[in-house]
Amino acid sequence: MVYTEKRVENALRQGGYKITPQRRTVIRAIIHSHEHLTPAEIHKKVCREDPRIGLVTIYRTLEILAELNLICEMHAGGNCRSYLMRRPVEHHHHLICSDCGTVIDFTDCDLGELEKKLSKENSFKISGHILEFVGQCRRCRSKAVAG
Amino acid sequence: MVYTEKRVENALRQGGYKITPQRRTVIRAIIHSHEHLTPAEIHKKVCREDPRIGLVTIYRTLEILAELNLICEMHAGGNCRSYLMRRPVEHHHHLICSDCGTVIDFTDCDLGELEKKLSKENSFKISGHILEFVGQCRRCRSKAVAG
DNA sequence: CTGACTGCAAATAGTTTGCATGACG
DNA sequence: CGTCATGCAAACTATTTGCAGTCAG
Repeated sequence: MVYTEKRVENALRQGGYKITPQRRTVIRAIIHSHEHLTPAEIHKKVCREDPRIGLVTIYRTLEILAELNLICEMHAGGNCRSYLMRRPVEHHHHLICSDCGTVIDFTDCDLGELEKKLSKENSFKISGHILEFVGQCRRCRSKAVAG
Repeated sequence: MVYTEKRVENALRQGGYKITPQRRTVIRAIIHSHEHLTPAEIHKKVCREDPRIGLVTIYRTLEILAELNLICEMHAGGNCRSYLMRRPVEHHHHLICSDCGTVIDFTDCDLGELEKKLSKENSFKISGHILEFVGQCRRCRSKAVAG
């Protein structure tokens, strides 16, 4: 189960934000893509629908969506920030191909025990975690062997 | 066990890089700090020893150290890049306080089973992972309660 | 209607690159 | 001594901010 346009709009409204055509377009762009997108990539997509939307609006919308926990930020390698629509309730993690950048999500991470232990040992109140595996996907592996 | 200045210098030499006073200073700065440092922070530290060292040199040195796997990059929250001297052999992970930024390392993560499973299911050749817990440390918790 | 939202341009921050000079090995 | 490293300045990229006009509710 994934957020729909309606759901996201409701969340915005409940957060006290207005629904504008620009925001709709940004939301649609993120929902319809199942890859992680950088702000610039989102802007490009959005511009296909309406070229008058500025990059600034993308940033501002992403900020709101992140604040409302509707999208999740990704941290792969050197350069930062790309976003994906979050799946409600179940949080997920990433498997990233270091060659082509493909991202595969997975949900079962079972870090509960470790989290409890760390929490106890360090008197931390743990609120979340980032878990990302990095490697080579099938295609890039075979390419590497072939070429 | 942690890298010493000598060890790092040897690794540089073996990698075909020269040992310069600037690089020594940068290495010393990173080794002697047990916190994660951004390039800018490293530069500030380094400048106390020798104000003539440029920020550019920091970046170039960090690039080399990262390439040789002597330092590790950190990915916490929004803004990126901070570095810490890596412990040889045993890789480690981070427990980060979202309030004050304190970083605690831990080593036992036991992701082997999950890694095997993901690897098999997705035909990935997994080469590493990022695991970071985010939360509130003891001090910030009590502060939050008090204030 | 009115405050929130938008787009533009300009500011800012972080990082990279070109080039002449300097120093390690 | 040759080659790699440094420092400066400038280029670039990503992101943020100020402001006047516009629009959702």
